[in-house]
Amino acid sequence: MGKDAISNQIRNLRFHHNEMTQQQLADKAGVTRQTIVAIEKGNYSPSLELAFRIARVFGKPLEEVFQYDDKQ
Amino acid sequence: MGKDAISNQIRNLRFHHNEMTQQQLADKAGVTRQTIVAIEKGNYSPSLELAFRIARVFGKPLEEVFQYDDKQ
DNA sequence: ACATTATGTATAGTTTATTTTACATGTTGT
DNA sequence: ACAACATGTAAAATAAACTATACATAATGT
Repeated sequence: MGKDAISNQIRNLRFHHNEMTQQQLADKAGVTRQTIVAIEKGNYSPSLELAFRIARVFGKPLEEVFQYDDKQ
Repeated sequence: MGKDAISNQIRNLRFHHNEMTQQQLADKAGVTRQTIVAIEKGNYSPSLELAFRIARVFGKPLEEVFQYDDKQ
């Protein structure tokens, strides 16, 4: 829906995880590399299901990977 | 994306919150009642942004409202 | 008996997420 | 200099989320 309300730590987490590449993350999450690029760059935010899968790849709770930036 | 991988506690939470109605939740979350109905019934799962907004209405962390059911 | 409210269902239309394909760039190793 | 790899960008196509409208039903109160 929105544009920039949601931020994420994907890039940081990739490097803290065996220097995981975009393609590797895409494979483990079951999506295309383009999807990872778009989310990582903030072009759009993922579906809830994909957000859960990405968080699960990193073994982190969802809210440590994705943050909702309150714009009051 | 998926169909039934994600479950939620919306219905329970509505009743634990002042008997909040679907319409009231929809208004507070900034969506249509149809969207709440569809999510509550599991027709589809919300976007990550909407999931955050709904959780915020109930004052709960996202993962207390939505659960990812591991299908291994 | 009637009006009101909350919910469920359905369908068509719009917007956003995701895929597919393709090309460009900088880096690394040989 | 060349190949291989990681990343960024872009555009067209498909799928999924979301809106708008409308109708049906059961429950509640007057």
